[in-house]
Amino acid sequence: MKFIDEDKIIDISELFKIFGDSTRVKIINALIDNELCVCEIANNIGVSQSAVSHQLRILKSAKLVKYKKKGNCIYYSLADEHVEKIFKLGCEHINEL
Amino acid sequence: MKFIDEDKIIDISELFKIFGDSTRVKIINALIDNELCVCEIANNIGVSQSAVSHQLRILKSAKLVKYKKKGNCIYYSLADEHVEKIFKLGCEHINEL
DNA sequence: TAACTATATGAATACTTGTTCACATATACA
DNA sequence: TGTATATGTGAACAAGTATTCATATAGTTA
Repeated sequence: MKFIDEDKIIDISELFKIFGDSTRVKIINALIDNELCVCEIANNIGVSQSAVSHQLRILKSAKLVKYKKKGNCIYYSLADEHVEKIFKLGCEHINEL
Repeated sequence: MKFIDEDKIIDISELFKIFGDSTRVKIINALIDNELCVCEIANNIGVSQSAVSHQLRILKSAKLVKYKKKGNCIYYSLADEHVEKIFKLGCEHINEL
């Protein structure tokens, strides 16, 4: 093993697995520089509220998004710089193909 | 849609999906700064030759690895800087959690 | 040419995972 | 308190996927 420890391999692949779904990519894309509630996300990306909620749970448990309550709604945003960086690097790669 | 075009969403998720498997992560990790043949990869990461070959096909078709023949063997290496960058950024994120 | 080594691949199986549907929970406000 | 709106979640189903096994292909060397 060269760059990372054997025991981190699973974690790394789990992380990328989360970026590896089009609904989650849509959510992440929608949340760049934005704070949106579940309804808004669902409307913006054209996916059912339930599906969005399921995926947000996954993004939350991986600490890729954070959230706060405001009145009746729960507003989500990207957790940190890393999420955006990884996402944008992926975009760059695609754009250069 | 904010950062990328709707029609790129699928491509982005497909890209990350490829990083989202532990066998492929092991292969990528083994290939950082290395050029290895299929046998060597299989031995290094402890996965069957067949499984490695199947996964290399996926990595190849996504243009994440390149290869060249030398005598009896086929030597694989990472396709470009991007692959390493994306991988290392993922590692960083994991290490900081 | 025959035997050997390296690599690829098709089929089958087991496993994982995303969506939908129905419903639960919870919060706000009249 | 009752109603409306927002969000979460369990079960079921469908679809995708990684590994294994057996075998094919191809190149090397005796």
